[in-house]
Amino acid sequence: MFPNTVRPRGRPRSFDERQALEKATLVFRSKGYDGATIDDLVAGMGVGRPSLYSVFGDKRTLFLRVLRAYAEAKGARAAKALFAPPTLRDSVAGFLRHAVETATEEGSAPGCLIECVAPLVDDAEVKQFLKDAAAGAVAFVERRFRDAISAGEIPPDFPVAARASQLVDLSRGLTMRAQMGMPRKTLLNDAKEAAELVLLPRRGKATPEG
Amino acid sequence: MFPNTVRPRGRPRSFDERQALEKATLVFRSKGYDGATIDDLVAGMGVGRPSLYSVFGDKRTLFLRVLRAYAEAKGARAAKALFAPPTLRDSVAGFLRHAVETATEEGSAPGCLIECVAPLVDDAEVKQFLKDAAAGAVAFVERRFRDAISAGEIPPDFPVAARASQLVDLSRGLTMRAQMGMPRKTLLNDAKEAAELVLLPRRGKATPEG
DNA sequence: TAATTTTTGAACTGTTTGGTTATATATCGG
DNA sequence: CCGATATATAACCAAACAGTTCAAAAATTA
Repeated sequence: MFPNTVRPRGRPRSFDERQALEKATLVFRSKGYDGATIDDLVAGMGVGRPSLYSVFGDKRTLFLRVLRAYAEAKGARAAKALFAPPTLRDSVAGFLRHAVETATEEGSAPGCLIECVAPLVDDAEVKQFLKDAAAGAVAFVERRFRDAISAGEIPPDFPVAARASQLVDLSRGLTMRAQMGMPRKTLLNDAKEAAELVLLPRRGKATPEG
Repeated sequence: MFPNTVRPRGRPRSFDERQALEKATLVFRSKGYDGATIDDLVAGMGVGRPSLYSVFGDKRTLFLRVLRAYAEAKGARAAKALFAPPTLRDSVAGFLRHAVETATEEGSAPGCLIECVAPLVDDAEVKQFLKDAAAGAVAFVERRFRDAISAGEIPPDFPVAARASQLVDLSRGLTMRAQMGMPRKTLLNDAKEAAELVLLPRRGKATPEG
């Protein structure tokens, strides 16, 4: 039952750490950082109060763990959406579709932990994390654009840096509109149109390919 | 000294209501809604605690007043930026420049009350207000686009609705990046490039004008 | 079964919060 | 100058909060 692990000595935990973190994510996402009380977290995570402190540290530490896990998972999905499809068009559309889907997934409050709740947390470490995450997202998109240039999908003078940050900005906009309650269907449609926009050729260039 | 107004009977106020509201805006903007305590507001507004309650109501009511005043002022400036310039290019560039400037103005925390702090307030009235404000912004931009179509600046099949919400999304993205500490100079440059993007002709169309 | 180790549940604590209530003070009408 | 009216100062209050303590409980090893 515990193949690789020696069973620890004392009373076993009544909760799964990973699951508890996911539940904490839901709580923070729906109530915000300040809005989520320890009681909310205790209730939502199915973990006793002292266990919460002994296992996850204080509220701030817990939030950072939740944020990191969330960002890692979301980043991995975004990278997959970006690099798995063969065509750039599908990559960009998939990137935006993924943003809409995570921002409107059922069973969770609309919006995004990274884009809608974390920015309001008054904490230097959180702010730095968000900066890095944003820079990472833009870098990923830039790389995908450069791959597409190498593959001849878009012309070599495609404005990689500008379009990359614009794509990320558009994705942020979709996420914020999701948080405002805009229906997923509308946003998915807007995501498609946004994908078309960022792939448009520059002024004065002939349209490169279909 | 009081031209149109009968001087009230009792002890005169030691503060100006309008000024106090503006100072409250600064407090909410820098600390967020939950983060701003009544003591913060009292200190920042230069108003005594009971005066705050008797004049502005409770914290929530005060925030709504602040939000409405802020939105009105910002909306007016945005409309001016949008409708004053003769060319559409200048309008769109001005709209985005205005967003960057208000989000990075000195003497105030970076970001925007409407886009960065209000969305986190867990209040139905606030949420509805934000929805309406966002819809209003998109409607303004759409109208400007239609004016430009009438003026022959852009072709009649310009995707007005899509480009309008994309422009607003891009402006939101710029604002959020401002809040993350991105320097004004970078954002102003990105604003220009974003303006170019949303004015790009659709696929398969010849570029309409210089 | 007895000793040990760890988690759990409940009650507790000091602080901070939003909001109120005296009480003193400043201005106006007469 | 005196009463009426409105504002300001400061102390106050109950509720909610983050974080802790402690004994009971559940598992281990021997």
